[in-house]
Amino acid sequence: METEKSKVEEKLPDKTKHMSEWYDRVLLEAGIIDIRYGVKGFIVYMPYGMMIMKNIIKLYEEELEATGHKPVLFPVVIPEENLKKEAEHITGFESEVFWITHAGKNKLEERLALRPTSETAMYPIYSLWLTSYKDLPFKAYQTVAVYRYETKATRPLLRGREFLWIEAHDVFRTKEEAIRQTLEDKEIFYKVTYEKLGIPFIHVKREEFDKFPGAEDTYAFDTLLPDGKVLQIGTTHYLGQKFSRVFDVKFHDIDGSYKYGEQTCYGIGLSRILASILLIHGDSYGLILPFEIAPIQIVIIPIYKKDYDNEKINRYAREIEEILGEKYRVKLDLSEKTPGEKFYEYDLLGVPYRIEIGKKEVENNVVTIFRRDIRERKTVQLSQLTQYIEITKKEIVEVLRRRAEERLKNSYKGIENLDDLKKHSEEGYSLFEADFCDSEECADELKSITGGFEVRGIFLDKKVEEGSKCIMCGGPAKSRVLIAKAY
RNA sequence: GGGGCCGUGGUGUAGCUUGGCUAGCAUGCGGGCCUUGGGAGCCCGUGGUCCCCGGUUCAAAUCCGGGCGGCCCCA
Repeated sequence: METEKSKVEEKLPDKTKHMSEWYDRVLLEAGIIDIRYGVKGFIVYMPYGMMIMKNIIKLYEEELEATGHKPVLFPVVIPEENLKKEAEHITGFESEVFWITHAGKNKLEERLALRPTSETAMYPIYSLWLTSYKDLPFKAYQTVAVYRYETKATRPLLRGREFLWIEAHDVFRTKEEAIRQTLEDKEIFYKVTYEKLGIPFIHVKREEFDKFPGAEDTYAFDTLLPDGKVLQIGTTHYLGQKFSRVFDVKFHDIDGSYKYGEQTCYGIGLSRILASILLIHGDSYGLILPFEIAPIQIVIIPIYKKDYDNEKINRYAREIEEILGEKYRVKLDLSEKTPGEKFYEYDLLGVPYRIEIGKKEVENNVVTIFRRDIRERKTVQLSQLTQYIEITKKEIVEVLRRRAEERLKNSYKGIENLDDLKKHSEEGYSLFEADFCDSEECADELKSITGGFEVRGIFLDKKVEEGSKCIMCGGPAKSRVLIAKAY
């Protein structure tokens, strides 16, 4: 029948097979972002998407503040002179900087850059603020948009020319403290990204040739998307004194001598984290949001009957709304749409719990409650409803995390040579571990031979065995590395 | 970096090859009736710079050139 067919077509495609179509439709239909602004690489956050984003931001900001970071806000413009001070840094970014060259009808005497990242905006001021070892450690963060003129193909949230992130910039008295900070950054990332958002990630040290421009060391957090490509969702960098020497971030130490600060910086890719949550947790009904970040945590849907006093249903539904509204973000949907249509709508939005209230529920003083993550209905006594939610809300993110982690583990394979890589990637594996010599030439060759597989970085907790050879050149291997296609 | 596909009411599309009709259909949106336990139905109404600029032509959504934007594939 025609109606049967159109129903099937309406449902979302399998995200593992048609990730782009799934993604594009969900972004628009669930009201996450609008890609129709008309400027390449720039997107509009819609209300529902921004509400999710704000909840995500809050989780990271709370964790940063709990670890001694203070909020700051630096200007979006950076004077050309400052941006160019650190040589490696500007070399790394100059091809993708947006410049402000005019104001009104006048040409500016000095061009202003839109920050591609804020080291060169912040550190000249840090230089003024920090004068004594007593000012250290100094830890600050800001949640802002940054601007990079990407030359690769842009994708909504995944690669934009304007994107949201949190950047933390810390200064320490000693190298040891700075190194310790990069580990704390990883801890923060783990607590929020993995534990609260259910997104598993792989922690690697980027190769020398792949470091953040101006950093001594770069550590990255990559996650796996349903199409088998990895996405960098965060990085933390040990900067050493490279920037502090250039921007004169120095302080009087205990012994009276001047010393340059030991610095770290940390980037949390908010746009990409949002994309990861949608893509990794979603299914063919739409989004599945962890309870903690869902703009609507519980939706209540009344189901009327023709020969029934439907006002009883409304009263009961409002009572439940009031009880739950004290603790949770609740929506009672009294619109004229049919229950079935509402079910599909809130499934698409990823609302964690749906409560259905009809004659049955009113007369038995129970509720029917549906969990979006496992798609199961349960009948719960009204008196036990809050308790039921309190207990099960934690399970939701656990279910999502377990599923995601399972997929990540099942995608992972150790390889000895390029034939293994070819064979296993055809079998559906997408993350590979191999011995590597750490040279850029070998990494470039790998990418060009294999059609896009990149050396993503070094596993810090794994050592090469004695006599191991590089997967590419056959020379002595120095590291165990992660190999994957990437966004 | 290289190649391909696409752009038509809010959304999805037909029309384009072979130029000419009031730009069709579905969905959405507003109103009404009826209904409500997984996308109900009927009636009325609403909604279009056919992405932009230029060219060809008596005539352009349609053909040509350029631009902007989106998507896909390959390196």
